[in-house]
Amino acid sequence: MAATNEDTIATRICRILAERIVTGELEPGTKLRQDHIAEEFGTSHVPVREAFRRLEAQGLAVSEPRRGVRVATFSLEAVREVAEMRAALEVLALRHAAPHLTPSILDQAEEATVEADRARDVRSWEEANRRFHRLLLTPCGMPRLLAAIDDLHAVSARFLFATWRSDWEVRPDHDHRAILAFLRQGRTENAAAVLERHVQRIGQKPAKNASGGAFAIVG
Amino acid sequence: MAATNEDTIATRICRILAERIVTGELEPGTKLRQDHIAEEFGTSHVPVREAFRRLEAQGLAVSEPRRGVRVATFSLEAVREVAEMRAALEVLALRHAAPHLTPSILDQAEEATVEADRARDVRSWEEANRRFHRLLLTPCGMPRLLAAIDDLHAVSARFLFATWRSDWEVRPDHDHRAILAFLRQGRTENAAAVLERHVQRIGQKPAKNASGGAFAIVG
DNA sequence: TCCGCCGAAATTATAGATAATATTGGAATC
DNA sequence: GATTCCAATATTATCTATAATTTCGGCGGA
Repeated sequence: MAATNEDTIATRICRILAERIVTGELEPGTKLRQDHIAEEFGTSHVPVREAFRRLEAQGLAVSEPRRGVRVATFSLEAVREVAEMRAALEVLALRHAAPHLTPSILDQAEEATVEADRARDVRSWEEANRRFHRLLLTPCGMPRLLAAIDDLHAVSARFLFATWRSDWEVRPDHDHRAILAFLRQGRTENAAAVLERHVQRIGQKPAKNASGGAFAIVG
Repeated sequence: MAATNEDTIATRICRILAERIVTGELEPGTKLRQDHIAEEFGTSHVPVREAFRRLEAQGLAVSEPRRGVRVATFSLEAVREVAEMRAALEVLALRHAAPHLTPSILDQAEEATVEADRARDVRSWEEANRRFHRLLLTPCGMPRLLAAIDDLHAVSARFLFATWRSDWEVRPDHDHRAILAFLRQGRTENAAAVLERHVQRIGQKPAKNASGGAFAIVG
């Protein structure tokens, strides 16, 4: 059994809606109508409302009382804000995780990097990239910090998918490799510095891919 | 009319419960029973459940599916974690806010410091302290960052109230004054450095007040 | 005396129904 | 022809009721 037994209905609805918002299937500003969603999932609207509250907390939806819930919009400024928050928090997490990083973990992170470089589409690149970050940060043992970073990752991924809808080009990720190299040498501060720059690249204008007003998102 | 017209019932319940949890009126681990709370507020349990979801997101309550919601417990480790997150995020906010700080704002922050030094009880000290931080950080213009800091502040305040239940001694806050002095000179990085140390004092053992296993919380 | 089992009570989670509010379209007026 | 007002509609926020799950007490057996 894998898909059927999700803890609570609200949890499942929240997860699925979050995925739709992040991947761009639900566009910014779209109205989320509780009765329609309830009907789609074959439930009443009560769990739907609970799911809304969670999406709101994650910054994926905004709710105006008596006027409904909408998919959150995002500006270039919001992208930068999230990038800076991620940079600050991931550096903090890495500093605490570094002492607990084993060669095995670093090897797995390297595998994730290789997989990201081989990715043929945004979706699989994002998954590998996220795995890389998670592998390095989880050993910090700070659950609240990790949860906050996860939420920011979701928002970042949203920007990522919005920018690179279909055209995705493979680029080897030098930052990831540099971070791993420093960590293998025990040079945590150097690794943290690279990570900080790396994450802040989110929201920067692309170097060459200047078609339209699109902006590049990595990290 | 001030108290009657709160946007939505769920919002009001959430705010009041949050206050009770933060001040310690509701102790860690206490079961939050939706029907009882609904009865107290004269509503059904549906808005209560929505309030629970928000409290959960703020880290003030934890919910186990089908087993109810409890006031979140906190360990010394959790205190340190929140302190470090606050340090990282407040430094980030201060760096962005610094260019927009006016003499008027700095004067108001100084007033808040004076007021904190004069505070006769924890409650009013906390309020003045929070105002100090908010005044300096709000001009950064990063709403998501400020919201995250606010949530962390609430959790910090919880630890604060839990530690200093009744015995509160006045101590002039040198850190706040140093931060203001640096900001007046335009030395943002020095101010940020002091702020970082300052916030991280949360969760450190007290210097002299070593009665029982209590730990000091400031910030 | 201690352990496990069973049943009643309490509590959560969901469904269906109702009241209040916002939105939309059209008609009347300027 | 444009604008404002009003009624019909759609949607949200809430309440009441029902089903399912957990907890807690006592009871019997080892």
